[in-house]
Amino acid sequence: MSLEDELFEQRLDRVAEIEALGFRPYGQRFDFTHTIPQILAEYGSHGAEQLEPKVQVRVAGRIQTVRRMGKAGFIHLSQGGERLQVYVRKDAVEENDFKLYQNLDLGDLIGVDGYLFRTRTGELSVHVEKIHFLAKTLLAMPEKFHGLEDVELRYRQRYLDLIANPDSRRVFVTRAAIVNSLRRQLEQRGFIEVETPMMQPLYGGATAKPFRTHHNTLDIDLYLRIAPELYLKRLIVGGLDRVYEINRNFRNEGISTQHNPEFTMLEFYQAYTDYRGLMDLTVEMLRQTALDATGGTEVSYQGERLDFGNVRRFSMREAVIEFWKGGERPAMEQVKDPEWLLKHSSKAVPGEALVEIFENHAERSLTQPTIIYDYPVEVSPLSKNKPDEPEMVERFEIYAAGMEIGNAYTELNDPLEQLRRFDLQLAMRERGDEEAHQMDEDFVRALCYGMPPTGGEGLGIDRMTMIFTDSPSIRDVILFPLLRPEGPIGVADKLRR
RNA sequence: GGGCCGGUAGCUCAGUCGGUAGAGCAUAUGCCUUUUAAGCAUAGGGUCGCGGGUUCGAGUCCCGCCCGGCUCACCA
Repeated sequence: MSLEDELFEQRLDRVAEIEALGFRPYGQRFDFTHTIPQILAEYGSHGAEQLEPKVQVRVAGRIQTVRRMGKAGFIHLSQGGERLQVYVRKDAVEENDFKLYQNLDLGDLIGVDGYLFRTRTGELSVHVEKIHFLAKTLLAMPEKFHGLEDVELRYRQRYLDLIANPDSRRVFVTRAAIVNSLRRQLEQRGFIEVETPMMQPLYGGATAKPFRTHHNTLDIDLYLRIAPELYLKRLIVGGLDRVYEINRNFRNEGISTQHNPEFTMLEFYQAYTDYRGLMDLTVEMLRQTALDATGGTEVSYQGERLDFGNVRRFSMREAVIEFWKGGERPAMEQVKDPEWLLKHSSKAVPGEALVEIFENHAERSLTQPTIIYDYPVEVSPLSKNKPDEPEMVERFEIYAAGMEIGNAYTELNDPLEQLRRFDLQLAMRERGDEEAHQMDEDFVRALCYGMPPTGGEGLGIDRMTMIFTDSPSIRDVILFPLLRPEGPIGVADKLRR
């Protein structure tokens, strides 16, 4: 018999023993007096004399380590990412409780009643008077010292990762703090949270390949949304002047350390402002989110210090000049000159050429949080033109750690111009560009009812979380990143035996 | 999709030139009433990712495939 089978059998036998002792192996409600983090916060600095008179506690946790010494032993219970030692001795508990203690395995969930004390080495511990059994583990826990290191196992069995690696838990707690911070900041400014379709008959709001699905009763093909944008702007038309949505987008494209097929975006739209207004808002929101997530505005990411208290701003053309790599730095007249742009790029259109040159020269240099503004119209089908320079649009992106973490613009609200942009996209589609926008006539109809001047923005929650948790891969900040299916697992057969 | 790296006990990892598959943790048994990566003794535990090939002999060399990581391309 393999070790794993042997262990499984042993533990199934132990379930029976636990029952024979009068305990339920998959127990009942447990009304604790404290969580482990609460005990550590409240009594962590109390000396032995301060624990008199006795402080009675009732706590639950998962068994992380056991050190048995004959008629006594120490157990570390873990809960909420922290651990508390409990001390069981034969003469302090009932006979059945001691027998139960002797049958405990690493990973079992138990509760204890007892009083707090300091051990000889000074560790705050619970002197156990009663043990409660809450749930049995049948499988072996990861190694106590190294934790679970195999990244594939960490992603596939995130529950084990969370049990074994406190740092992993911390990442997802911080992620929740980030989302919470953004929600609070938006709510304080009068935004309301909405939910728009994730299954859409037409996809739009971004340039990306979609996932397809099918509804049987209606017998229609649908797309998983690549962005909520066009629905959120319909709501602006409808007079919901400040809306936001935090949820998943789906893009049927590559997977990398910065891309997961489903990812979380915050999109928000504010009527009567423009991209300049959004820049100021964004700078403040990033500062506050950094503060809420990490406790400071300076964030350490992969050895670099990123200062979210000081977000730089460059126009795209300025950035090309500022971060020019190799050779002589160009002048502003050159960066504005269509012929110069085409000469320095593989693209056939000046606007696309500018973007390519920007990406080649500047993008990777944008380690510090930076706003890049004023984009060419060709790459921005939904943004409003600059009044004095119609080939450019009022748009900016936010970069940090060399990644794009946000995208914002003054929304195009002229239905005639929007129709023209859709027609341009259709022409690109006919030339074979799968990612070009589809025509969304209902959206154009909505604009025909009048949409107020509006600023809209999207922030990538996963990438922000990477930065604020110092995580090198997007998979480290997504609880269950997409992986290929793993094949036979074998637990069902073992349980049936 | 291309390139590079990896997959050996439940976990963390060694494995030399191709010659009987190892350690620590974990598990089992015994001893141990303030230990803390507890300790001591004994024992069990392997589809070396999968399938071919070369060879007297393959964890090791060759080919194909699967899974994962990094990276380039694409993308946010």
